[in-house]
Amino acid sequence: MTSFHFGGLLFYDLSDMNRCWRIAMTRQALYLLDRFNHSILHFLNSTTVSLSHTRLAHAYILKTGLSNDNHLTTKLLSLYANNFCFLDANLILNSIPNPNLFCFSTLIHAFSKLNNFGHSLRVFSQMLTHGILPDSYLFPSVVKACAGLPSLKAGRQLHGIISVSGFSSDAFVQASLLHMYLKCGHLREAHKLFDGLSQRDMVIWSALIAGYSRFGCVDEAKVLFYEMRNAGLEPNTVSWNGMITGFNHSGLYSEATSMFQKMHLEGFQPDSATISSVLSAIGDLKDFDMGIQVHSYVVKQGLGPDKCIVSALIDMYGKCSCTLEMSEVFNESDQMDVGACNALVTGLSRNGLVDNSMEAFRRFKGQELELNIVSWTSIIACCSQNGKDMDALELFREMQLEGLKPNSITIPCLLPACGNIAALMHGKAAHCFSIRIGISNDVYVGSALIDMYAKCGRIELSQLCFDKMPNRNLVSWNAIMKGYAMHGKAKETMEMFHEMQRSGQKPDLISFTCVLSACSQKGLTDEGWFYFNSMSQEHGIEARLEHYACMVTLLGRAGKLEEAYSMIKRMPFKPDACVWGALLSSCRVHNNVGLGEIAAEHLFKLEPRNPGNYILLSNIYASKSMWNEVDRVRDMMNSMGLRKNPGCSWIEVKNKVHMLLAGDKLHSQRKQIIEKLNKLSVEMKKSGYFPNHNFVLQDVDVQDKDEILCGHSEKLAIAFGLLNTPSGYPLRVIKNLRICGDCHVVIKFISSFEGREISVRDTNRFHHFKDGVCSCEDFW
DNA sequence: ATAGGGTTAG
Repeated sequence: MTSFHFGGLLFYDLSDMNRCWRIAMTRQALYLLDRFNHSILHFLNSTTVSLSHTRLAHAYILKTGLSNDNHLTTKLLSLYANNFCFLDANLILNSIPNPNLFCFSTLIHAFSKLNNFGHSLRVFSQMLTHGILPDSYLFPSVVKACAGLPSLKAGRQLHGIISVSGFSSDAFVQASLLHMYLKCGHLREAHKLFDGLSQRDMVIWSALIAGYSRFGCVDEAKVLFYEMRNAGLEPNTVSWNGMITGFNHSGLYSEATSMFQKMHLEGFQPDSATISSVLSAIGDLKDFDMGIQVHSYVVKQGLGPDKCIVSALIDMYGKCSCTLEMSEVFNESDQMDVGACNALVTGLSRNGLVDNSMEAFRRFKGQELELNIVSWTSIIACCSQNGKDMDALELFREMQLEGLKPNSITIPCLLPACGNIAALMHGKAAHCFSIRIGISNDVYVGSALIDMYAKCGRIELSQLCFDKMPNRNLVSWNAIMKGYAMHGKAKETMEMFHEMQRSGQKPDLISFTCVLSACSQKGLTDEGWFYFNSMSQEHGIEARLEHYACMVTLLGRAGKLEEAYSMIKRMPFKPDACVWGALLSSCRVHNNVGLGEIAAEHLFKLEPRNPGNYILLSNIYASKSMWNEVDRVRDMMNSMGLRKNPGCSWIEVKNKVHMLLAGDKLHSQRKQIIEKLNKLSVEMKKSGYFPNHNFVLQDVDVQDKDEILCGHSEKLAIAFGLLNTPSGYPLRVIKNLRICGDCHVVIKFISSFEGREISVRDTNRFHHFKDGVCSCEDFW
């Protein structure tokens, strides 16, 4: 046992001394320090210095004027930084008259440890302005920060500095640069750098191989792998793992599993990282049989208790929809392991067992178990993917109260929830978070922000986020195109579609869905046909059902109903409910009874329990005053026990999302809302407006119809918004069904009468109302 | 006194 003297006392170990510190309290400790100030550095160097000790020592150093001692202050700086007290660390850094390389390095490393790469780079540039040059230890760290963001621009600048400062032959520096180029998606520059190296070690080879695998370049990765072996380097497990995880990452799951089999045949010993990766691939392939084989291999190898493997097994069975096997693995595991618990929460949610997932999470939270950021992210993702958007927001708040900080995965999991219910303020708060924690340049965060702002009606902010992204992928391009399409901006969607291709990004199935649906919002049939035909002819992508559905909508909305119907008859697949639904809703727009009945007949067979189809057909009949047929459809619905989905709208007022139901009789402000709507109705009638009774399904008398229209949830939400926000304040409403024609007219009137900008998002698209005009130009 | 590159749950 080591022992040492401090303050005239003999201590056996540091915890003993820590105890003494706690007992001694500040005065006693300061007294001891005073007498033996030469020992303070020794004490601060010990491994178990807590934050309170750091503060105590800091106080002492300030009091005694020792703060001029650069060694001491740098040590303090590092202690603060490693306790993630960046405010204190910065204060100290700024108080040092001539900070040196050590001071900056400490802070940069600490920021990088937390993945706060933006902050790392800021401190780095601060260091450069002090005229201090990095050493061979600092360069790899800063390059890694560029890769982590990722920022190709900063990475290239750094590469320049490295070249002129003569560090480019350092193996660590080289590997970090190579990794940076790969992370930024610049395979060619990475390979050029690789070619220029005189010495290549295992790490460099592995990095490049993993890079190629990650980008789905199977052949290049394999060639490199064999070249590496020809060069006399044996792959030690990391190279194999790099390939397997790389293939996984680019969605080449069968390549990943066959690589694992090869590795096994060649006699290499897989480690827990290998098994975890291959199990993840097996899960994505839903290859239950192979899963069982690897499971038994794991047991044979005695790797069963490995924590990573347990959660990978749970994950694999979850992906294979084998919830029974999944629970078995969990029940046999050490149930106090967070990894296993997280995998279970995700597995349950993935299989639609949302309530079980929530219940499991709550149970784990009640135990001694320390839930981590992955646990919270999993449950937040579960909620935002399953329509529990309010719960997702609430859990995010609860997580922060527990002292956990969101990261670059949490934010993109939360943002869809904000978008779904148009909680703009919550979305903006999440955006601020991402800037503060330095992840706003992350491509997943960026794409999720684009989507969130678009769904919240702020497409100009989507464009701003898009412009600011240092790196974009297919998802980012699709997100901005989907945003413009949703806002009915066909021109912008098409421009983006072409700009994407100019940038070298190839479109996929979703890109075409976006551009086709944009065309359908504006009735651009020629353009629609052009893109539809170019799919297979120019891009080698075969149109799927959803593209046919888009074309049916496009033709149908534009009034070319017969053309739409003949397209359905010609299509190479059996038309599904989406395709017939597109035809039926177009028939509703143009009130075409004949084709509407045909479409409805197919839909009643395909999805007999969807009330929406019956409502549409009945609307078509009602528009032609065919009340007997309306009754017949209503009787069909009644006999099957089906009811119209209740209309529901949301509006964010004072940072809170409010939900209003059609004909809501319980709302606390119901009286004021109805009064407001009645007043507006009087004004509207004065200006020559009459309610459009076509949009009322029932054959009731005129006054009742007026009342039913007044009860539409989007009108209630707008009245609620008018009552609870200052005049001139824009209103944003979302609705769970399509906006009704009468509401459309009324909202146009309100926008001019009240002088408000009003946007309404329905299931299909956005309507922006201003000065009595709607952005859809009444084509929808 | 600070500290380095490749693989690693959501």
